[in-house]
Order: sequence, then structure tokens, then C-alpha cells
Amino acid sequence: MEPKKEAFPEPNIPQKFLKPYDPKAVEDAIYEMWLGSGYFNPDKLPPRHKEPFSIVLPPPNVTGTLHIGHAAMLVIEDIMVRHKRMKGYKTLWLPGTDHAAIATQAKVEGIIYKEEGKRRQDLGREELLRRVNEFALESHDTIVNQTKKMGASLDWSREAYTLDEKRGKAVFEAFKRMYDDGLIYRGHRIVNWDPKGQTTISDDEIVYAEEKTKFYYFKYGPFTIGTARPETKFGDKYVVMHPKDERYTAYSHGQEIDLEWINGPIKATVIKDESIDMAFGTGVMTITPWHSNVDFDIAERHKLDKEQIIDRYGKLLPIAGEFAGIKISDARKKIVEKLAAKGLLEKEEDYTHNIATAERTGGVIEPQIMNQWFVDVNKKIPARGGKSLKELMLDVIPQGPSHIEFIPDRFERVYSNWISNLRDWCISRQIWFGHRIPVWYKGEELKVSLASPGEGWTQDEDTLDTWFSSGLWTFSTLGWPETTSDLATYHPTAVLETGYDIIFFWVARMILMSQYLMGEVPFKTVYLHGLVRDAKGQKMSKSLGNIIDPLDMAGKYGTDAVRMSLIVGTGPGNDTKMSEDKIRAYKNFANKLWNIARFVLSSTEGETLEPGFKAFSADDEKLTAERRAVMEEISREMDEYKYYLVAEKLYAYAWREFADIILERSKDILAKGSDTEKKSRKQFLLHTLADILKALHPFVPFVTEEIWKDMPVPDKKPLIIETWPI
RNA sequence: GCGCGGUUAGCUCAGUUGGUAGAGCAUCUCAUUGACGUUGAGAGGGUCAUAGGUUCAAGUCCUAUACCGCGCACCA
Repeated sequence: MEPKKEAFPEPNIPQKFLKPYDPKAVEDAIYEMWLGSGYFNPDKLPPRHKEPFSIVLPPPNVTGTLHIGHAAMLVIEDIMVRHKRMKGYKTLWLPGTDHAAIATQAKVEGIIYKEEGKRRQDLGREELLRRVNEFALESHDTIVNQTKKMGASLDWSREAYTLDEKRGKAVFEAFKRMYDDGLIYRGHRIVNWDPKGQTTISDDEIVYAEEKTKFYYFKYGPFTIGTARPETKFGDKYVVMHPKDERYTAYSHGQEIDLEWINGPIKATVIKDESIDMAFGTGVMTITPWHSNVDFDIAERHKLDKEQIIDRYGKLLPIAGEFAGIKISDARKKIVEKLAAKGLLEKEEDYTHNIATAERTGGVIEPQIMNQWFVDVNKKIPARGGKSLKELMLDVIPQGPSHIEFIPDRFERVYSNWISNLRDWCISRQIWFGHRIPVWYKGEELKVSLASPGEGWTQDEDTLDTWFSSGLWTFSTLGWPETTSDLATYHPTAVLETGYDIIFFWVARMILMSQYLMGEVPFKTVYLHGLVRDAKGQKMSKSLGNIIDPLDMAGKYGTDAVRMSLIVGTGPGNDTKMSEDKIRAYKNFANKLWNIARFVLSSTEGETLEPGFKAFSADDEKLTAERRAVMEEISREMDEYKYYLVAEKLYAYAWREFADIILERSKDILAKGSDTEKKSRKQFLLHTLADILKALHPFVPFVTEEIWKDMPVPDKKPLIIETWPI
């Protein structure tokens, strides 16, 4: 047997291929090359790129650093964008960051308190804002650098920030139009008050936590009432039961009863209301309208008095008599003791229920009636065909006039379900970081204005819910409210890719804002990805210590390996399981490609890829047809957003088919075949490698671009703007 | 309580309009000092959660049930 060395010489292939693929040595330089080429900016793409394709990046919060969930999002979107760019679209992927009002302020307040023992009041509005902005800027820089490290082909020349000046103008314009249309109003309504964060929050910012507590039964005159919250019962002077409850037919609606209560005798009024569940407890309850949604509704129906019991810090007010000034958490036990001493405690039971807590601060929500700003979701809007915001939001369901495709489609129902339960949106927040409400007061007068209307006017102290500004994101980033060519070209955007966990917060708000302000959908398709979990399927968290840092991994195994591991096995709407082993496996894949290139380049020395080359042998013809079939199949799946399948198929085709079978068999032909056979096979190898590199480029852009540099291709362009194989 | 998703090889998951069960990893055996920070050839391993039903034919469609996960709504 003759030595293989003579059969497969490695003449003048670039030295770099003689060593394993080294991501560290190439990634930064390649990203710089892409940046320098300007191809991330659609205006600078070659003329063949005509039809626009646009995506806005869901702006990461400026609360610190990128985590693996961000990395997954970047990878999916970068795949979409690189694919479309290669297919000849005028592709825009627009970056930005989100000031994330409460989240960021809470984070900075936490740091300041920990390091200096100071609270926001100690610093004052101006100083706190200075500190938060400083933190935000630092986070921003970190996040941008990390994003670049992941290979994201974002158009940095269009970068936006939800709290920059341009977005401020958009927020003001949106607020003003909604105010003028009567969609924004101010009023005393029950809101979710977070005593810890000292602000209202929206219904969506509530998370429920299971709590084991006691359920108490108290004598209330002739009745027995059940409650888990004795501390709210001071002002209770209405006793409510179902009108059809046979146990209480002796009592009539409006009847007054004298009875002994916590701090002495009171006069209670009987109310009959159908919202009472006869099967729960004794079927009788007292109500606290100031601090409960349900009680508030009952009080509204019967025009009952409402009294505040608990203040904004979670302490009891003077109405509580001897308990005034005590925190509700401490008061409960004392009140129960007192009622027991008075002989009014009948019994207590163990009880499990869900309590509402604030997502960002963990504070227990205390409903309060407060004067706040709201968006009316039910008011008819003449300028929008007499539809309400709610109805405009429902226009995007499949049967609606402006359908938005949800992937996976089951989220369509989740979305419409949410809308039908939607209540007016409280948009004012008692925090300092964010867009300040553009409303000015002077005595009884009120003006909506960005700047002070003049002497003697003071601005509303509150800021807007952060989702108010993110709701404008698809068009505020394109220059709205000005009529820019970007807006005309790229809106509506093609796809919104984001996590299913913010479908209500963000996706729905964007649809609301765009339908109302633009009269069109913000995007045609919503692609929803899942959570990235650890190898056991657990959520990643600091306390579990199972966090996988994407940047660490990229440093260790290369960005391409991280990208592949995040996309394989990640269908839309499904959670992804992540492990270091998985990343390691794809590091080997990058190296495999590297060696495939080494073999192909060395064995086709002297050949140049001839476009449209026709195979000489039947075998080559067959293999070419097979390659085309693979490319057609994956192209179709790319259009169907099945990236997880494409990644796996290309992996299999490159490794199991091309390397294991085709390359092995080619050795013989290249050694012993006739000149035409050799030439045909060499052309086939070059064409196949070229197609593999192109098709894989959206997934593993660095290693493919690096190999591409040495491909003998005439009129070669950077791979990033090469044409898609099909 | 209402709704959604999942249940397929030890693990992670594919399985397109119903037509004889697939991949990767892991395991085992063998080979390999020249494309390969290894790789290659091969093997074992599944009553597709359970019970019914529709059909010539069901992992796939229908109806229940169980378990796991998630979302929404919450009762004082």
C-alpha cells in the first residue's frame, strides 16, 4: 500500500488550517471586518438588496449584564437576519436598550443602600437620577460589547434607548394624542400599591406567591365572618351575603345592626350582593373597599362609603385606634388576641392561599384607592373607526382584519384571552427614573406639555410605566413621530422575536400602541422563544448556582459553539436545556468544519470554483442532486422558522454525509481517477463546501467566514452578503 | 377553578397531510500514529404514559384518566 502522504499532499494550503480551529484568534477580527464593511446597515448593502426586512431587537434592560436568555434571543434573531440578508433582502436589525424604570431604579437603590446605607429620600430626585443614569450607561456599554461578542449583526448606526431624547419626543406625542382622544385620564381608582417600592404597578407586574396562614372566624353581631386578614377589618361596617342564601333570609338589604367590634360598638349595614360565594366560609363577609378589588366593586355597586385603613407604608391609620401606626404584619397577631379576649374569636384554621407580590421588589401588594393616570381600553375612538383600544388589539387575531401570525400559534389564544380580561391600564409610577408624566398643574388648571408652560406651573411628580415607552418601540426607533424614510421603509417590521413570558407586558402593548398611533400592526409575525434552563430543566438562578454565562462559554469554546448549542433542540415556544457538554460538542463541530475545509482545499489545489459547473460522472451528478435536495429542504424550513431542524440537518449533512462518506470515497477518485473524473470531483467538493458554508453561516458565522476567506471563489464577497444556496 | 403544553431508547429530543419507530449524546465491541485537540465501522436498547374509540391502517385523529410543567383567575 502506498503511503497516503503521496496520495494527499498538502501543498500550499494556508498555515492556519494545520492547527485546530482557534475561535479566539479570529472572532474579534471578523466582527471588525463586518463592522467595517458596513453591511449591518441596510443602506450600505449592494443594490441587489431591495425588498426590506426588518426586526427590532427587544431592548435588554440596562440593569447589568447579558445572561444566557439574551444570548439565545440574539442567536435566533441573528440567524433570521443573516439568512434574509443572504437571500437579498434589505435587512435591518435595529439595536437598543431599555431603561426599565422600576427594575433599574430598584437595582441602584439596592446598591446604594447596601454600600452607603442611604435611601432615595436621602439623596433626592436629582442625585438619585444622576446615579441611576450613571449605572445605566455603564450597563449599556457592557451589554453592547457582549452583544457584539455573540456575533450579532445589528445596525449600530441606528441604536436607540427607550429614555433618549428622540424616544422622549415619541412618548410625549403618544401621551398627548391619547390624552386629546380621551384615552388617558386621571382618576381615583383602586390600584396595585407596592409598599416596598413605594409605587403603583400594573396587573402584569404582579406575581403570586403561595402563603400558609391562618383563617379566622369571628363573631360579627349575629353573624360569623371568616377572614385571613383581620388587620383590615377596622373600618368594616358592611356585612355582605348572597340574596338567595337561605341561612340569612331573616336579614334584609339595608338593615342596620348594632354589634360589638374590635374597638367597641359599631353600627353595621346588611348588603345583599350576588357576587358572594355561598359555599365559602360561612357565606357572609365584611368588606374593605379601600383595600380590595372585589370589595371595591361591591361598594361601587351599592354606593357605599370607602375608608382607608392602611397607609402607603403598610401601617395602620388612626381609624385603628390603639393599633394606629403599627405595621400590618405586626398588628395581625395583636388584633386576633384582642378579639379572642373579647370572646369574638370562634375558631381558626390553617389556610393556604396566594398573595400578590411585586415582581421587582418582592413587596406584598396592598390595593389602595389612589389618584392615578390610566389608559382607557374601552372608550370608542372615532379616528379609528369607532373601535376601542381593546377592539383594535383584537383586530390581529386570525379572524381579524389585520392578522398577526403567532409562532407557535397556540399563543394566539393566550393573547386574546388576556385581552378579554383586560382592565384599564394604570400608567403612572411613583418613581423617579423614567419618562416624567408630561402634565403640568397650576391651581385647578392642567396642561399637557413637554416643557413648562410658564411661570407658576408645576409638573406631575410621577413617571410613566416603562412599558408605555417600550410599546412604541417598533416605530419610535424608526423616527416617529416624524415622517422619516426609515419609517416608510421598515414599518411594520417583519418579525418580532421575543420570549413568551413578555407577551402581555410588551407584545400586547406594542400592538395597542401601533394599532392606535400608526393605524397598522407593529409586526407581521411574532416568534416566541422559551426559557433557557439548565441540564436538569431547572430555571437558572444565582441561588441555585447553576448559571451558565454565555460569555464565559464563548471564551472557552468559541461563540459559534455557544450559538449552535442554543439553537439545536430549541423549537419556538419551548424551553431549552443547556449544558456545558452540549457546548463542547459543537466546539468539535466547528473544528470538524475546519478540517473538512483543510481536506477540500488541499485536495483541490489549483482549482477555482466554477459557477454552473456540470458534473462529468454519474456519481457526481447524483451527489449534486442530493446536495440540492438538502439545500431545498433546509431552505424551506428556514422560511418556516424551523431553525432547530436546519441546524441539526446541516450538522448531519456536513459531518455524517459529506465528511464520513463523500470525502472518504473521494480519496480513491482523487488518487486514481482520470483527469476529467478528478476535475469533476474537485468541482463537486468545492461547490458542496461552498454551499455548506453558506447555509451554515447564519448559525456559525465566525468559522464559516474565516474558512470562506480561503475559498477559491471568483468575484468573492464576504460570506455575510453571499447569496443563499437556493 | 379555567386554560395551555408535555409524557417516544439510559439522557436530550425529532417524527411534516395517519402508511413497517428515528437522530445526537451515553454504553459496549472493533479499527486507526497522516484531513480531524481524535476519528471511523458496527452493536445493544422503545408494548410511543394508561384505557377506550374512529380507520384497511394510529406515535400521529377523537374521548376520558394519570403524572409533570406553565399561564390566567382568584374566596372574604
